[in-house]
Amino acid sequence: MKLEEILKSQVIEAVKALYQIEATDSMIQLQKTRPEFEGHITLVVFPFVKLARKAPAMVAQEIGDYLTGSPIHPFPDSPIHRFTGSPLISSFNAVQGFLNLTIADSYWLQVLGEIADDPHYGMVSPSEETHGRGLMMVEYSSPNTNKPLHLGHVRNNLLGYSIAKIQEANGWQVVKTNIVNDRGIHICKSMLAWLRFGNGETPETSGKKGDHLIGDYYVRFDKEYKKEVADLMAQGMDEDTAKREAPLMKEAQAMLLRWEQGDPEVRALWEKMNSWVYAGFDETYRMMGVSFDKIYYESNTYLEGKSEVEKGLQSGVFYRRPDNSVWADLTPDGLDEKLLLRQDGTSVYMTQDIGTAKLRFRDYPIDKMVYVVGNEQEYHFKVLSILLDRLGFPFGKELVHFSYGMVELPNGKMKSREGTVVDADDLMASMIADAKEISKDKVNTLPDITEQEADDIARKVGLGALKYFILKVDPRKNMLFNPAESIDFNGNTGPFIQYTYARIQSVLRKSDSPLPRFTDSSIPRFTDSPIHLNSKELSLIQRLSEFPSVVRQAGDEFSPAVICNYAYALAQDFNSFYHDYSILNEENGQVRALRIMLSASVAKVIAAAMSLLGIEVPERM
RNA sequence: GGCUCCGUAGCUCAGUUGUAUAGAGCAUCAGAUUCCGGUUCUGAGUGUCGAGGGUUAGAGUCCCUCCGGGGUCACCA
Repeated sequence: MKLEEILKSQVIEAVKALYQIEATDSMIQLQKTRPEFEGHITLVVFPFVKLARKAPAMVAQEIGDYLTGSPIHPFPDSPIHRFTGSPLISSFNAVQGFLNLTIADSYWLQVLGEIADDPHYGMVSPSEETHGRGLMMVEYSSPNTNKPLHLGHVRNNLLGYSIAKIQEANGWQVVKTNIVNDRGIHICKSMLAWLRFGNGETPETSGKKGDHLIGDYYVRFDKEYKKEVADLMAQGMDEDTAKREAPLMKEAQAMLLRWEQGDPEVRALWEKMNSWVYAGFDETYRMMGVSFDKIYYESNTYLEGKSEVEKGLQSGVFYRRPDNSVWADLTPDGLDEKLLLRQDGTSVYMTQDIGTAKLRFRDYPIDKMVYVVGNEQEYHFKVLSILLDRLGFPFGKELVHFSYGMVELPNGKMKSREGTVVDADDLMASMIADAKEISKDKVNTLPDITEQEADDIARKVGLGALKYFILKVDPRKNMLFNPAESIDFNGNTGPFIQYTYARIQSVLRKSDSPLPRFTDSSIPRFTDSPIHLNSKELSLIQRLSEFPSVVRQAGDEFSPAVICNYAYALAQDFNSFYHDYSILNEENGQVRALRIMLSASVAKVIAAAMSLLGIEVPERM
């Protein structure tokens, strides 16, 4: 970016001198030169063609001549002020309306030195810019407590965690939060089934994870309930009535009522069973590598919404209908009218989200609120945004609904009813098992490998495969998760990138000189060296130099996929370089040092990129 | 039906704020390697960018229409 700024000002100067054009910012279009052409940066000259009244190729040639005519001395206050000596642009070629500029090797060498020196390369350090960005709260996961996490939650959790990391790297103070839906009829169904059919089974006595245990009783409820409905229909009742009148359903509803009235017995059972579920969730989250800074429970927030609605009612934001229900009129915004309180005064989903927002804003000075929730709730968040704004929440209007599509499987859609739901725990376990199986031959040949380390590698690789495969896809799109493809060690996969990293670590270990100490002044800076960079080294350095702007772009677009594609391109570049040029066998000491430094920098950036995705990289594999 | 998202190679996906011959991986094919129809390596081919129109010097990218698919339009969460 700094390079582009310098070039930009030089181009402005050039077109002014050559054609008396006062170029605006948007006229200067610099882009990375395509690989089939020589050069690093390309200036598109079409915007000047008309005003210059010359052919595009001619304009390109003239600007190129001007830029290389006299050595360009970078500005004294520029970060590359250390750059001295040869001109910044070493050569150029003009192809039609494109001016391809070749940047001097010494510039790239200096860039590499700066990258290698910076321990937080690509990240905005918290002290620098945080105050300017503010506090961002990212809500994700948001499970119900009546069943374990499934594949859909996996996408949600991975996206949410990664987005939080990316925004942190962009200088936001991020609070990761989870709103647990711990109350409602669905919990009562599990509770009832457990009471009725459970024989006092607990996670300890059954050996099941708490969330799975509760999930099983939720399924059990549904089974028994359907049986009752079928029996009633066999006795001549119509379906709707049967569904309403089934004893289990009536009992569950009665239980919900007792819960809301604070019945000690129901509450005690509810707390006991929820604690089992939380223990199970914690295990899943830990394995997945995601975490939260603050957890909210709907049982605490759902009443808050009511008072907020009352306030809105007073200030005229909402209105009450004759039947006592409370509504918001959103027709001025092109939407419908929206219910906020039922006629019996109980709250709905929207009311709860308002209540949650209220508590959160009480706890944190939120500047930006991000909700990671599936795209089926787009309407809900559109409405929520308007309502929070009307109620005076500063983050309401600009809230981000980070909306993502469904995950499908090769053998069809995931449907809970058909029992084709993929459980998150099972999925992770099978990915790790697959990783272990696939990498067995490789890993077992590593010297001094312990069983424990082999397991650790399998865990990192299996989860890395899963995470990368899910995160690399544009979140908006529905995606197809193919486990076999995801764990391939070749191609656009997590393991490929992890493998590249591990291989670099191996090279660095084997290099007899210790890992370059970048702060050590004994490491050559190359600045005025006559060293000549080959094309693979150049493109690798150029790729490395793009990392900060990639991080910024990922933050602006809320897109982990941007990071994925960059990491893959970087790994590919490195493999291409590694394939063509030896590192350890290089005879020229300076070139060898350069290549080791380059490799170490690639490893560092890969590790940084992967950490933004929540993916661990093994030191060897 | 209204609103919204998506449609790029056989498959899974990239494609920055418009710009040069639209890219990867898998699969396929050819060659090399060898205990193997496996593994690894090298090389190759592949596209009416869903269709049509418009804006522009220039459109996969921006605008409009249509087609196809998903989602949503609850006193469910």
